[in-house]
Amino acid sequence: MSSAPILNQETIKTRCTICKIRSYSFCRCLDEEKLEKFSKISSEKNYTNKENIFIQNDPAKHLFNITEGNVKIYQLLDDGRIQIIGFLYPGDFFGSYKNNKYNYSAESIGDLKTCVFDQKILEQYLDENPVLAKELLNQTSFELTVAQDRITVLGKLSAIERISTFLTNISEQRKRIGWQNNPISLPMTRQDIADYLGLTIETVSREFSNLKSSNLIKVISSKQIYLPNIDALKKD
Amino acid sequence: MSSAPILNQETIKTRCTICKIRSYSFCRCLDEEKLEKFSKISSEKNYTNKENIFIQNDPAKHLFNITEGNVKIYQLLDDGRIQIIGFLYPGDFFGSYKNNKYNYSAESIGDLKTCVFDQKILEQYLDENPVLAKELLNQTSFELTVAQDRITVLGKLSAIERISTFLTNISEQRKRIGWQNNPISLPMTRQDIADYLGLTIETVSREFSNLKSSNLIKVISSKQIYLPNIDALKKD
DNA sequence: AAATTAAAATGATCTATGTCAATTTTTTTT
DNA sequence: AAAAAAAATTGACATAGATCATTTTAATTT
Repeated sequence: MSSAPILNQETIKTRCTICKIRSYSFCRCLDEEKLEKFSKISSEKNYTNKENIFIQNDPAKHLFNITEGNVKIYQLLDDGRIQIIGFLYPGDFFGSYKNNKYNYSAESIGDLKTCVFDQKILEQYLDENPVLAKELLNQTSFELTVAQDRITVLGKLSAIERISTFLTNISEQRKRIGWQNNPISLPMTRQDIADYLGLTIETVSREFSNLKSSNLIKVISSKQIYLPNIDALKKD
Repeated sequence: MSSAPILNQETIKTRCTICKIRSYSFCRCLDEEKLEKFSKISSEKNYTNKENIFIQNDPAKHLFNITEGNVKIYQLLDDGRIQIIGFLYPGDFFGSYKNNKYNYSAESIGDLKTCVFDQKILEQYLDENPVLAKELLNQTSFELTVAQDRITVLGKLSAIERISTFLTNISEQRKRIGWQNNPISLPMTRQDIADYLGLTIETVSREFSNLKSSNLIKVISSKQIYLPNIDALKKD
């Protein structure tokens, strides 16, 4: 009770200053001073597995940043068909909208910690902090290129090519945020992978088996995959 | 020679002040005064049909804004397969990059007029004009939602659904930039439509014929399509 | 306006991936 | 650790859309 740590008065410890993923996130552009105010316009919100964070077409009041765990964002069609737009990782920013409505639904995969912003308040903060606006622009531009690459994957690649690309992309994504890039872990189910790649679960399962028999992957457990030859995997 | 128009000294006519598509473009957020400097950091560049504006993986030195005409942006795979990422219209901004390399190739469709920015100079200008940074962020976020919608089209929709969506989207796009939304004109070829929708030209052609016989489209000429029942078209 | 070339449409057939059904493996609960 | 439930795999078969070939229509060039 009485053993509270003595804080250095010059560097006040806010949620942001102790945030582990800050160097991979858009807030990395803020200095200590700005970060103090910034930490006041955000709050922490946590979720357990498979919770809805928001639903497509809900009024888009908040924006989110992942500090721990994974999120899947997806669109549902009228007849129940689902397309997973992306699997998100720590440092990823989400909540994009069109006409003030979320453009997709978001759901936690496993335990999740997020940093939440009120959309209007963040917008005001951007006016006063053009560095952050520019950083967000850079990150959004990058996300746009990722989405464009996915258009090519879904428009032109075969089932086996889609899965190979998926696995090597995850490996590179992990590298980017400083995790070991091999073996990779797949936090999502085979059904999720199918819905992400525009395939059926059966096709995904079959192609995993094919990659296994041609020794391009080694299935440690269904969610832990070792890639013995990443370059060869990239080629098909 | 001697009949040059007398300019009002208070409102100097720059390329930007007389630009017809400014109200649909990201530069609409600038006032007269800022616009004067802004017009100095851009220049005009025109193209005729099928010219390369840039090639994927070229060093991304410039950014472009369409003032007149259309552009197709596309990715090429090693084996020659092509995926068209988008058809762009007046007011659209393009030149997105990853690691300082263009993420796609860009080619003119018909006669084209663009406004060109040096990437570094524009970046500097953004530092001094946060409103423009915010406007660009908004536009890029919007483009991201468009790309996400396309992921769902390519991942989940059947051929006939893709084509119906394509036609109704063009109709809405035209409405947005103040053109008549029916009939629509298709500046691109059937092959381009196929490469945009992840289909073959034969399938596109067949489904156009199907839509024609079910009276959901009326082909005035192969590039002029009348949509007698847009709501019904949206449904399938 | 005839000739040439390019684009679009249509037909016949093939195939990659989907669908439906059953089995095996893994995870969770009792 | 046994039972139950969920996830993943495998097999048999169906089909949407691809491929290849030909014909028709439209756009350019001479």
